[in-house]
Amino acid sequence: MYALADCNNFFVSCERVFRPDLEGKPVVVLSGNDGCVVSRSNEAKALGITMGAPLYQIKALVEKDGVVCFSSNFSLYGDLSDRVMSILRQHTSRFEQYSIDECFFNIDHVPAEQQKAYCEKLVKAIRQGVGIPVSMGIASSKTLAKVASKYAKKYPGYHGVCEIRTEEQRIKALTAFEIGDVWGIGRRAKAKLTAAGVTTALQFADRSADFAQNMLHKPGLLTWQELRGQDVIDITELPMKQSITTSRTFATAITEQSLLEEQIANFCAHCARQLRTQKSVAQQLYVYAHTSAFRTDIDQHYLSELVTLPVATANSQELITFALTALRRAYRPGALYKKAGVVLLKIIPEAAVVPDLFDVKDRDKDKRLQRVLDHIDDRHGKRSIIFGSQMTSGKQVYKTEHKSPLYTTDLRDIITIHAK
DNA sequence: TCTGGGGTCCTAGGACCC
DNA sequence: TCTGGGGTCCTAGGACCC
Repeated sequence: MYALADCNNFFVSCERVFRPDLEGKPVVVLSGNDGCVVSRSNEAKALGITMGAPLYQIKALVEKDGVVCFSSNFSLYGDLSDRVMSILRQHTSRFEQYSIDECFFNIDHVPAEQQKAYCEKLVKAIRQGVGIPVSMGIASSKTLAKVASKYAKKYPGYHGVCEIRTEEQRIKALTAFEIGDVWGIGRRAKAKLTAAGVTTALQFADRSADFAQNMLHKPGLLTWQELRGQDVIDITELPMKQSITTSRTFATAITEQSLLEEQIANFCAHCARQLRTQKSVAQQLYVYAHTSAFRTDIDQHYLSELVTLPVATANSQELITFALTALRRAYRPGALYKKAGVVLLKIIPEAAVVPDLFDVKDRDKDKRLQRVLDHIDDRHGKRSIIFGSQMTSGKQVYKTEHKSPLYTTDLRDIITIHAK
């Protein structure tokens, strides 16, 4: 049996941990540049605020009903996520962190009749220890566990945990479950299934295997099996990221080449740091920048360059150099770049690097320098030391008007909070 | 005026091989 | 005029997830 733990309204709940006065009030967390709503409290949902709604479109509602807005604060969310996950990880031998706020874990070491009570205890422990409300679903497959967790979230009577154990429970749960809400069924699949007369999870599960296969191919067949209780999507303890991205939308479009270069250098450094954290190196680097797709009044332009590195690396300086060279090749003067990003690809373990016979770089020396730079950042805070290319102008290109303090991760903010 | 960011997996089709 | 068959590997793009 699997349990799925899912944090309720996660980003909003993180903000509330340090602002208990906001309990019971409508709260939302916004995306970059305070653009869209990415997390909503139940009160905000009740007001009709939809996921992904642009802030400017719901401005009136926000003001009228006193909705509290936060800019996203990922250092805070990441830190609280780590605390939740570390509690759950201790309670199982097989564990998969599926996203920042969700994880699957196997509970076969607990006797069947005690599994629900066991999970209820975990929900309480996390609420008390970290301050985050969690819902859990229990079932024989991951897809059914997801279904169960949605019921746990919806009905307070479950006390945070819902299980699908018997055939009766399975049928009852799937009968009332919309097909589009099933894990793995997206917009396209929903439209196809609806056209074929399938609108609930049970209707889908009751069709033939051939129907699922022909309609939705391999992923659809897996979902079909899982809804029937078969465990076919195994827990994967993700060892290493296969790609690492850093991208941002700018508050106002960038035209200046030097300013765009500065952003790309920062994206590179950020990606490279993550690469080193998982002790891996990248063999390819992808750089892109483009105009706003929402604007019909300007020429659209999409710049992209894929660079294959001569020797796989995680060195910030080296990656920045390759990225900026590529950017200079493709940069178009006058274009209104609204978004840009860097992607590291073909990631392999550090130990698997094949040296280049004609390499002129002293890679050991570079590595030692990089280690010192990382150490300085760890000790004194992010961006304590950066490359010149990361800050040529010092211009502010993002907007975050509602950011909460870094309650848990930044010493300067922590001191300020305590002083208050 | 203002519209996020970061991932994974699968598939079709092209390139290439004998 | 007529021009095979069967593989593998790689990549781009689509679909999906949070």
